[in-house]
Amino acid sequence: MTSADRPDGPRTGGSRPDGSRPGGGRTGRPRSAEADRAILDATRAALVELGWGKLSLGDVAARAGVAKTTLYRRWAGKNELVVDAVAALFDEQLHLPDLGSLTADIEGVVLRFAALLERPETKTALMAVVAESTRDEALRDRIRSAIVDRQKRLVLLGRERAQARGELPRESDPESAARNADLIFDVIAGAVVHRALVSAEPVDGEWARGFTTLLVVGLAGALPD
Amino acid sequence: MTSADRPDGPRTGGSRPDGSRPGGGRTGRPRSAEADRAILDATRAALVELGWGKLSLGDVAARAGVAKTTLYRRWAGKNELVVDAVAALFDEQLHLPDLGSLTADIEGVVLRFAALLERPETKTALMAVVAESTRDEALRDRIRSAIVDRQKRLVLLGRERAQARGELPRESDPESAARNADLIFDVIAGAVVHRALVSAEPVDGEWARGFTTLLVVGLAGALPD
Amino acid sequence: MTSADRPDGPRTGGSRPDGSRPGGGRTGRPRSAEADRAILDATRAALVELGWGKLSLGDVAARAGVAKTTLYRRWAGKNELVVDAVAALFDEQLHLPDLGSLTADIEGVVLRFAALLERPETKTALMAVVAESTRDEALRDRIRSAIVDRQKRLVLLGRERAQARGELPRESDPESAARNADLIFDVIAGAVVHRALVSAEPVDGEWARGFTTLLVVGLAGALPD
Amino acid sequence: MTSADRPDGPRTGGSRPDGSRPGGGRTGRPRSAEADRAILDATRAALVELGWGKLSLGDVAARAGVAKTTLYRRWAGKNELVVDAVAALFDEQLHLPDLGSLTADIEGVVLRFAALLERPETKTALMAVVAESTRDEALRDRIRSAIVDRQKRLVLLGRERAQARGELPRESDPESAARNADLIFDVIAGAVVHRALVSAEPVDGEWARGFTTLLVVGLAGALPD
DNA sequence: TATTAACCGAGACGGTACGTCGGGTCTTGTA
DNA sequence: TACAAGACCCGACGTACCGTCTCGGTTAATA
Repeated sequence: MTSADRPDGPRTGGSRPDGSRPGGGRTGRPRSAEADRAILDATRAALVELGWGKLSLGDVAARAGVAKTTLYRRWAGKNELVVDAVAALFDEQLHLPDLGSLTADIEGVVLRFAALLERPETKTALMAVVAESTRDEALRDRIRSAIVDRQKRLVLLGRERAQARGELPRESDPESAARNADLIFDVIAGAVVHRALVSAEPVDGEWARGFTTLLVVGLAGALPD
Repeated sequence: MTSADRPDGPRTGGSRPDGSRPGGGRTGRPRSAEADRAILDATRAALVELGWGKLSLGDVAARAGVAKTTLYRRWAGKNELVVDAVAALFDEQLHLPDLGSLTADIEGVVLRFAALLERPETKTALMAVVAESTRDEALRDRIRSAIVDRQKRLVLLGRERAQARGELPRESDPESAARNADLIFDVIAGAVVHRALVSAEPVDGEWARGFTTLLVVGLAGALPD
Repeated sequence: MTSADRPDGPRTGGSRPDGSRPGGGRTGRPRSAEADRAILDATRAALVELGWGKLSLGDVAARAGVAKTTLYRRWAGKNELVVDAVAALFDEQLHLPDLGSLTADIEGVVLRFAALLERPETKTALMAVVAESTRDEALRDRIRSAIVDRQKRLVLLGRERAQARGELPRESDPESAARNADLIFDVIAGAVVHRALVSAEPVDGEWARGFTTLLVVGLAGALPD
Repeated sequence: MTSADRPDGPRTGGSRPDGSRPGGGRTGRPRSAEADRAILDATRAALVELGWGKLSLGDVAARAGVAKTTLYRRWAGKNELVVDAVAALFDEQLHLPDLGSLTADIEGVVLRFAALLERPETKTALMAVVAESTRDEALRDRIRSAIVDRQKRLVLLGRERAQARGELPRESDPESAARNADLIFDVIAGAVVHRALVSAEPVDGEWARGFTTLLVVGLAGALPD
């Protein structure tokens, strides 16, 4: 999945499956896909150089070789733009290769997530948009669909694999299964983010091992109840 | 603990309780302690109404009935001011009453921490200053000493109590003990923050119970190794 | 006289009544004569509502139910469009009916010219295009041929009638006669415009009478020399 | 009279005689008189280089070495600023030295006024602000008090001198005297402006002579009625 | 008690970025 | 080929805050 077919990226339109516009016969000059790409690239570059606080949309437009109006036609503001720009990184970087055991899978995803958080563009942007989202429902939804839900899928996939391997029991109640997945997700993502950004300590192999042990033991002992 | 003896809170000096100054014979009109209080109150009020993004120092000064100059004499900028303003809330809210068992203690602290995060002034401010701190070493230190370290003390205290009760084994290696405390802290604080602000789901009794079970089981099984 | 045969009105071609083109075998869809009319009407309407300063070509196009492209195909810019739009008014409004005496003729033309200047579309547009023309030779020529020269013809016609009636002497030197006509034209048009737009006082019968007396006495006494 | 004591120049304040502010105890940092001067100078320079149409307030501020906000604190927009900037030229340039006769006085003022209109900053600005004033009452008042009334005083002064010399009769009815002064003013100013800016022909000695003759003859013959 | 130095309010200052608007050009699909 | 639609680049707009600075005036410790 690339940024091209992500739902709700552009400000208007809402990307129907067939690409048509609501008004009926799509008319006028179509939007430049090249501009979209250039803007998102420029946003990431500016994030690296300047950080969230000093990032200005005028500067992004200039870097992208694009007029400010072109940028505002597609995104409502800094928050929306940055969410889309970093979401693309989550697309590229987060996978869950089968490493053969639950422990290895968790350690793997922890380290890959930590590596993503180490990148200056994510480090500076992620907390900032989350902070803004506390006051902006639409932004919260955008973050959820563009970033959070994709991470959560990894948890579901990892659990399924562990169950297939017999490392975790199958859960009969689907509601409680969903609750458990949410819990595990918040624990993993929360611990890694907190370690990396709040405590500002490295998420290295040692830490990942300790954390994973704690979690796997907890899961094995707690979930069956 | 008040803002008076917090290290490096005010920009210069630091208004000792007796009003004296370190340099010896400095004269002139002393700073108004009333102004300090009014500014921090106004900051919290503005955070609630406007959120981090729309908060402006000119507006804070106006609310506090104070000139902008007075504000800048005491704080270097928005970040520093907000850290001090929300740090005071952490002072008031974070305690660890002995509830009789490790499980009860953890559940208690999780719920109290979640309640603090529910307040609009903390919710909007905490992530924002953390985001800024990714590019500002001094701010990171200020956050650490004003907020993080105080939370971490609760972990140390809770572990000590649990060890006294025999719920957790005493750790012989002090270095590994410190690592474990850090890990537990990141897991608790991270999970709660992530649940409350990123997943934007309520941290209620049920969630606290599930999380605490997972953690206690994990601790009991994993730490002895 | 309509906009169709006015020299250089439209940007290219000039939309003959029969739709043919001078170059011979040019093919393709002919320009809509309806569009021309709608654009000029919309321009005048927009001038009345918004004045020169707030007039925008996008708005004019929208009012005319026409694409901006269509507008720019015909006129080079705001100035040219407005000159053409108001020139049409001068076509309709400026005549010189023979009122029987030089005094009556002058009073008549003064009042008719003042009435034209009272119309909001002329009032706001005329000075504006003149202002622009101080920096734009082509615009100056366009104004001259579309507006000024037509007014000046009235002076020549009026003088001829007065000479025929014996109210003014025939001038032998054609060069000095032209100079005099220019002078009289600047005095009449200038005084009326200045009274109406700069002094912003009404050009009523009383003023017209006073002005005409001054002018006729001056002409009778001064020109023979 | 200089721009310093001109009424209503600044946006707020209204220039009390003692320079005090309405709110009672004038407080805060006082406005820089230097900035005022620099802005008006820069405005005239920009008018010369760019003309009214291309003049931008951001550019003026930059030339003046001043922030845009400083400019907007003092003037509401382009129109007001330019009126004040050119009004200063009228102050400096328009005098009425006694040349010994009515004819010489009129010729003198015509030529001096024409010279002022030849300057690129006045040429491009004057008609433009008049055009805008047709839709803006406040601007019209500002033009009247800053420019028009000062020119009109020359007419009154010239008539008085001519009456003292016995070239013109004293007028008994003050109301009709005022009407006559207005008429003469519109004729002189209007004719010169029209010749210079609309007809775009030079106002040289020859034209001034012809015009003055026409006017003086007219005055001598028409006014006594 | 008088001095005096630092404080305080008000608000102007030079900046940077904002988000919008209009100008004039271009690229679509359709007539 | 013209046309409606609308995206494009560009430049200016007027506003909001930033953090600094200058004012006149106040206030407590010191001399």
